[in-house]
Amino acid sequence: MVAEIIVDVCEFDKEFDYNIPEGMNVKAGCLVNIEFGRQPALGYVVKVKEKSEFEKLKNILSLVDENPCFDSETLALASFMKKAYHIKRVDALRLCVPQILVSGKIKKLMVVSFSEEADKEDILKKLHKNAKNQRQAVEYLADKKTEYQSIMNAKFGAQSVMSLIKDGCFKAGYIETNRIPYKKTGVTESKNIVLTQRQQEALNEIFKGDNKHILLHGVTGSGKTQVYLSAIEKVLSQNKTAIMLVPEISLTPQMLKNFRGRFGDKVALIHSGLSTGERFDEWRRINTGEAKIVLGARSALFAPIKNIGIIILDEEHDASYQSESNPRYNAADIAKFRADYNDAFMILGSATPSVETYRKSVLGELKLIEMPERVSGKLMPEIEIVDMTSELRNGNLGLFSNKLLIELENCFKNKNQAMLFVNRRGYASFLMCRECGYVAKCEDCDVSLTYHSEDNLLKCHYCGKQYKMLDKCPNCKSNNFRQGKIGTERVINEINKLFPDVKTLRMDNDTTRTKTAYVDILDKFGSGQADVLVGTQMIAKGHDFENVSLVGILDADMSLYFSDYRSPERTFQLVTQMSGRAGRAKHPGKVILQTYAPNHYIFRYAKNYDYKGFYKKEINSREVTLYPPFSVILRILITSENENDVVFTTKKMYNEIKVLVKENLNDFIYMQAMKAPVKRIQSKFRYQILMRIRPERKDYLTEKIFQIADDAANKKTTIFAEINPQNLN
DNA sequence: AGCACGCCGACT
DNA sequence: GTCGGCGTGCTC
Repeated sequence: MVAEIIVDVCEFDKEFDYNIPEGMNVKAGCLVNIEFGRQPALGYVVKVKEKSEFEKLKNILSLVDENPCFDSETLALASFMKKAYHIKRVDALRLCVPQILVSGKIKKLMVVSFSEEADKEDILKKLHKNAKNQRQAVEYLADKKTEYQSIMNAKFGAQSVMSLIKDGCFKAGYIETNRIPYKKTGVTESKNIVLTQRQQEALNEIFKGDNKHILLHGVTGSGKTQVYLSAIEKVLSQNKTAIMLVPEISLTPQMLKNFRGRFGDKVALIHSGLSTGERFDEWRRINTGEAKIVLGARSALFAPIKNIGIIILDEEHDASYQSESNPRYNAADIAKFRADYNDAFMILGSATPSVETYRKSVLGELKLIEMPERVSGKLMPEIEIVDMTSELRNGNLGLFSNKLLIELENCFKNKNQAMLFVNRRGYASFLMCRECGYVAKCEDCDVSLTYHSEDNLLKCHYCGKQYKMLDKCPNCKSNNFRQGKIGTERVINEINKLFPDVKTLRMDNDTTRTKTAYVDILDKFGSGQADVLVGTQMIAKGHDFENVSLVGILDADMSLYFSDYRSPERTFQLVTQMSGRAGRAKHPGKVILQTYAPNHYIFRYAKNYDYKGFYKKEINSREVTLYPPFSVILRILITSENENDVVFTTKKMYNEIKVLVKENLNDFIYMQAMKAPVKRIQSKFRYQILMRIRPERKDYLTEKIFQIADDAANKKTTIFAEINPQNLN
């Protein structure tokens, strides 16, 4: 028998035929070890067939796992992603298969079968006198008793090990481990929750079935989670399965409590914060059909779950649904593909849907279901806009406006808690010499360094490189430094100075490095061990703390002036999400929003919680300026260590695309080649070609442009293509 | 990606 | 005459 195999060597995206050795149980969907050219490689078995049109086939060396790891849906998805994102099918397949199997650190153990047919001496006698490797393998294993198959293969050659297994001398088995991630996370008992009328109506609307693609627009606190849980319950009762996505790992523990409470161990958790082992265990529970619900971040979409009845993306607008590193994909696209493949429901849920998504509901592509009120009947917290320019004029140079200081004092006096949002981690965003204007920059990346006071270091947030803090300017020897924009650390310092008795907690990329850090910080804050939580983006997302009565947004403009068409939208989402954290239960909440642009329209809409007003304004301006959804942004990023190579490739592609533009003048709104905003990351120069094209011509033109990218590809430069990228660094 | 094959300049 | 540069092409 012959196996058709996709080889996991990056440059290839075609099938190769390999011979299946006698007795090896290779099925479609299996992972196998093969030799490709001269190098050992991993293969994905696409198909098993009788004969090959090729003459001399190589043998498959060994089977990574008897059980298939993927199926025809996975292959269809890989083909879809290849076309949509200009990636290879292996790039997609890799996402669908546990890393532990791919990397060869397989949890598969070899066990000598002394108990059965033969003992060590018998086996040695039976072996051919030339079988040196096999002899050594037997000696080795007799001593070790068990060993990873991958290590055995490396030491004695996969051939030798295979034939020993085939002869029944060794047997392959698994170590069964069942790590259940976040065991210590409690469960929220929610068996007999009664839905409010609104929630019940929303649920009924979902299952009407007139349109299986749904946008659930519910304000923060409207109880979307209960609707999700009930929808999933219904789907399970029809013997189908569910995928539930949340934007970030920080959110999963909370959601996990709800899910474990309702569905027990039918829930599997998948996200990048799990160890490879935990991830593999969860993956296997899904693959065997033991788990019926997958809960996780965007990578959970690639879980091997079968017979899907519903896929839910909570906080649909969140930027983390777009993958920023290779392969670059968009979770909503994948969700839609899998939902359609399984004839399942797809629900996008948000309090602040992205403009593009909301427009789809206006056009009828998505069915809009609204939940405009909070479950408790409570009003949304009052947002007060504080003009920081007038604070400045009145001589207040501090981080906090007088209004915020008063509210903080009140809050602490009443034994309530506060959350303070800052848009930047570290202490200050850059370090600048007051005398000569020198700014400390990273050696490998074209970005300024961030000062971190806790370890007195300058760090690069792009590559992680650390530098000693400067004692004097390397340029003019002055020691008069100015620090740029405030960061989380600085806010904590200020709070400690102003309120010495107040206990603070910080949550940002630096304090959440470890797997449990998220949960620990949130638990601490939730149980009242701190009075203030200072953090970046990540504290804005869906955490419910009953005791929080004050939310401070310290620099609301930060995101407003990025040169990105999405900046106003991001700011609106952020303010709305952050405000939703105040007054979730006991206390009427209050939000203080500090800004240098108090009259900006975004803050007016945010203050009134006027999503529709915001949407109308925003969609109009996008239509006038021809930004998405009225155009598609295409970005080709070209990188290399050598600047000349990048420039050469960029120019070459630019000229070819220019021809395409001439042929399709009306379809291009914009096309320009330039240095990327961050010109160098990790010693690689970065250039880009930016395009905006008519949406109705997207398929035709992207194919053409991908073709140009393929033709321009060479060994010296790397080319990435992105459609509607989330950020343009 | 590796690795061979193959076609031109510098060299004992 | 040979050694070795790396451009091109192949891997079932």
